[in-house]
Amino acid sequence: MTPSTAVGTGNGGGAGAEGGLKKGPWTASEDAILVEYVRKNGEGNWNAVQRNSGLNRCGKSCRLRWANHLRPNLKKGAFSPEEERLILQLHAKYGNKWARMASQLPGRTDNEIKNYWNTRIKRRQRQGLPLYPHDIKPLSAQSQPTTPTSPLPSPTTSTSTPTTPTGIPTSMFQFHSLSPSSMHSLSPTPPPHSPLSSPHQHEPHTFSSFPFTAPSSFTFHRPPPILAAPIRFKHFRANTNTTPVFTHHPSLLTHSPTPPPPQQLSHVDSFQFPMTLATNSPSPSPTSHILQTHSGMVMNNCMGSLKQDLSPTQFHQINVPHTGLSFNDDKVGSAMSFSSGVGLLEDLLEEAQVLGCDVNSNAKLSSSSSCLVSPGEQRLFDDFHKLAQDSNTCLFFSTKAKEDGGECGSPAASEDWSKLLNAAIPSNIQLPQWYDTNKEEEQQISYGQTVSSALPNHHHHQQNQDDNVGELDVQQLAAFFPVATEQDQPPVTNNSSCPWDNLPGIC
DNA sequence: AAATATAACAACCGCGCCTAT
DNA sequence: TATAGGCGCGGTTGTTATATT
Repeated sequence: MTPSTAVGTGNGGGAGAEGGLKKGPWTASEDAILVEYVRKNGEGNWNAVQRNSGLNRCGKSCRLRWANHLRPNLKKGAFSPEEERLILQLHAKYGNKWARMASQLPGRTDNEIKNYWNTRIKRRQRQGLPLYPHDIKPLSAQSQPTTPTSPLPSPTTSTSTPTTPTGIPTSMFQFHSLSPSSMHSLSPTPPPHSPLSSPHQHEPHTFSSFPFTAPSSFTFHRPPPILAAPIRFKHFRANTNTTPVFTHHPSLLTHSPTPPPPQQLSHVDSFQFPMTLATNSPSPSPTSHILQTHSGMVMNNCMGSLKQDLSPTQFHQINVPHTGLSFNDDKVGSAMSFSSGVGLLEDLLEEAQVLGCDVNSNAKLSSSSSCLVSPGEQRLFDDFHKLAQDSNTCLFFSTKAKEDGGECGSPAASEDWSKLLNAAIPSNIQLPQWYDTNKEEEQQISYGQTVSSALPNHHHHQQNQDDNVGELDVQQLAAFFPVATEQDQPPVTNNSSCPWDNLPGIC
């Protein structure tokens, strides 16, 4: 439902006065109030919104409304091919860490990505297709799943190989036959620190194309991350016991006692797409398979997460005995037995490493906790406010979304997005992307200045808890996707954070 | 062409966890 | 240590678009 539709519904269904707090669809006036409040007071302290703004909404509701609908520069509309692919890559990397994924998809919210993904899951499951195209491999360390632990290193990888704190051991994605148009922004033109030069390269794997069929191909090695991983693993949960850390590391997957059918996962690293599901196992419940396979393990507790978090592909990869794929039970077992305690310890250790090896990053991180309001932002808010006063708040955003990001589906938009990636993702996030889409001067600021230098007005930023994460993630992504050349990007002179970084799905 | 079924999308809520105080 | 605030994610529901009959 779009804000505009919500407007029409007024209180709307589900709007209950539970505890006096309104629920359900937001009205335009409520939106305006909230926007105005944020404009004046900044984000955070959402519960105060109710007290101070007169909004009869709980803080959480306000936060969600802001983050998912009112926040400037939100993209609306369909995901562009680049975004879709990035989602695949990120999901392969992080699992169901929607917020993390959103942090690397400018203008997209975690909820949006989650919805997209769930839709995709349903569709592909119906079609009997693997979730991941064959050229995107959920790598091991991608301890996937979902896990509540995604940011954590899998025990397997974190302890035995140089890994990123995200548990991705010098992992890489390899893309083949990606059309320039679709991948140019992500093109691994190997920079000096390119992943291609990673000392920890795995043997290249080949994949056939998806969804593009351009003849060109390349092998994309994920580089050792610049900053390793987010320093804070805020959402590591102690109950990760419920989520086995399945790794899809080739080493775990390639020792198959029963070679898989050529057509399916003939090589774990390069399965065909569309991958035909095991003909002998008509889409059986992966869960049941796993239970059959590893009944002695913690599967019971795992399944809940697994069924949601592991893609069918992943399931197939795990589901060795039936698909012909196999993995080392010991490794898997150890991985699965990986418990929160161990994870935390390793987490800390890795964090310590990160801290120890990247002082600059820390400095940057420390500097990222300030909220900045630029003149441009102020003006943007003012503009919004004017519109809001006309009760067209929602329309405004809808329209604006189209103006800003709605064209993302077009080639031009793709290019813009690519530029955005190139310009913004690299080691320095300077401004929230929405700045550069609104006003030329913001754009100038975005690309040519750092926030701190351009926007000295630090205030109102109370929730920066995840700044680090977002920023580091972006940097990881930067390492992931070789970035723009100098001519494309004004030299960055400072490390500053974007005030909106901490919002889910902003940067 | 209309009615119905299905899929896709959008939005919201509840729960649990983490962090700061 | 207890508590409140904030956040992330899973799940659900409602709406819209598309396909089928």
